Amino acid sequence: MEITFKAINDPTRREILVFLMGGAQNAGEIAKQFSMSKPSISHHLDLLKQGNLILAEKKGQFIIYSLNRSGFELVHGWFQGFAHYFEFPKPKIRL
Amino acid sequence: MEITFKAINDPTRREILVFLMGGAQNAGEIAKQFSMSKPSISHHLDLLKQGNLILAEKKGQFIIYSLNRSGFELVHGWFQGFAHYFEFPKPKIRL
DNA sequence: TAAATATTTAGACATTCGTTTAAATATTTA
DNA sequence: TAAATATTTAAACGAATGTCTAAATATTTA
Repeated sequence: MEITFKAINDPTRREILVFLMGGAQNAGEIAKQFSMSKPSISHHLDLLKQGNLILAEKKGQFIIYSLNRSGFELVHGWFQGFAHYFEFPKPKIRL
Repeated sequence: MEITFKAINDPTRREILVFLMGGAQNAGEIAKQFSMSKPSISHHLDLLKQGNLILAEKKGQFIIYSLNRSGFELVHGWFQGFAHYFEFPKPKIRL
């Protein structure tokens, strides 16, 4: 819980998550998106992984990162209480 | 955006938000819930206010804090993209 | 096997964060 | 008006965070 919220707290890490919505990518491709050193991005990826927000799969010399449902479910669950409190609009039909 | 996520990042501040789901409370009552000095809680309340997650209304010598829809809507909006990506379950009927 | 490529780990450093105590401000009550 | 109550502001300080460069590890290619 704590580590997941911490992972989401940083703007660079949130951008990485949004970027990964476009599909899984290796660390190098992710790093290219940012004007920041590769070790820094590597560190951010590590924190996102710790927060169960991404998955890492080694493919040869590359490491492919993808979004991990489990971390998002955790945050979603915490948030649901407030969504209900405020009665956020819900779709009329199940999609 | 940034300040709102930062506000949610701290565990004490998240507890304050959950506590306020039970209804608006003054600073003293909120502080009683925690084994922490009043100035610390005051600081946390300030950050939550900055993140538009709570509202402060002065009533005599008290200050009444309550949840603020706007900050939650912001986070909800950011989160929606991922909820859709993962197709989180939705209610079958509009409540 | 040696060189090149992909990524992480380690160490250092400045900045930000959460906490505390002490003092300040505002309001109510005696 | 003086004292009591509610809350914040200020200053200080250790701990955590994000970034960098340099070095290490793992894999592929020549």
